Amino acid sequence: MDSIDLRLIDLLRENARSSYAELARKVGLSAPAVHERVGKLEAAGTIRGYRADVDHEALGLGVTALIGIIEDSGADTDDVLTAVRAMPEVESCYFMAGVESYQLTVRVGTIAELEQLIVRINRTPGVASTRTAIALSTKWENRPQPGISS
Amino acid sequence: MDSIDLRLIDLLRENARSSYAELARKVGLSAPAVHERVGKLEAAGTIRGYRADVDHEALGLGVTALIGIIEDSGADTDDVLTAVRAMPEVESCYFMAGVESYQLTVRVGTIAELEQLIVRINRTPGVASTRTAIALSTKWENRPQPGISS
DNA sequence: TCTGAGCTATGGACTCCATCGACCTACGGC
DNA sequence: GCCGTAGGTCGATGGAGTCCATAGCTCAGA
Repeated sequence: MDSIDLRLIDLLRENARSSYAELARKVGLSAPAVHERVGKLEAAGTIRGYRADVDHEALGLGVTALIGIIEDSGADTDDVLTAVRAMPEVESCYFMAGVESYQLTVRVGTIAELEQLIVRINRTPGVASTRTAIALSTKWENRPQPGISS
Repeated sequence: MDSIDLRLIDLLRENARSSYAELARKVGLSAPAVHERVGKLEAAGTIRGYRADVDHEALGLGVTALIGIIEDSGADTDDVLTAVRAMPEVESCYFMAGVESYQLTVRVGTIAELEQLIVRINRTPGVASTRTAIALSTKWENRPQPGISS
């Protein structure tokens, strides 16, 4: 993990479909060398995968909301997690410090669907209550933080 | 935007480095046809880009937190936004309904750095107060929600 | 019903890339 | 000093990306 690796990661976070040849030109190595480095980063789990970044509105998922979950005292936290995991609308899930055990990012098409989703989460065994905040607009998301690849 | 487009988007959300030839095999078209479809999706802004999904801990960014910002009454909301945008630690930024105008996802290396970041945000003109919640663990993030590409 | 326009797929051709193997160099341990 | 290893370059080749000409399909209008 040297500065060239960091630079490769930066470049792939910027455009994951860059060709190895292009990456090689930018970091000043040969294509096979870059190929091997990227392969090692993938094998080590430093690079977990490559995702297309889509316009959710264009796909009919224009409503984004953040939902905090407060669990029942004595609830089995794994049950809640399993139930939430089965809901495809839940894009991200963090286990939090504080009163709200989980913080979810959810993505749905309409406010009505959001309402149904909240009801479903509240009905889940182990969930005491939820707190929902709706995003009016997304200023930016998943902005890559550049590594210090001097 | 038909079911083949949706399927292409799903496949690229799963693995953005798939070759056109591979995508073509999976959707039952020729590679040039897929190439043109993906190009149109990019031009239309439906596909915004392709990002490597990295292990933040391996890059020394093991601390994730969610920060809500309450603005001063009468603050120029654009000033706050501009200041926050200039902070590379802020990975995502939503403009919210409710008391907290902005909700941020931030990524830093240590709790000490988080503290410094919170101080910096609180010092920003227009910011009345902040509320920070620390993620103890990330269950999942940016999970692609499959389109209904029957 | 026939016709022409426009869209989108296919197949071929050419260029460029991915990837493998062979070899070269720097470095650390014996 | 010698050898083993890690990590690089170079060259070759098979396959992919991409441009282009062409063929079907849909639909509007005579």
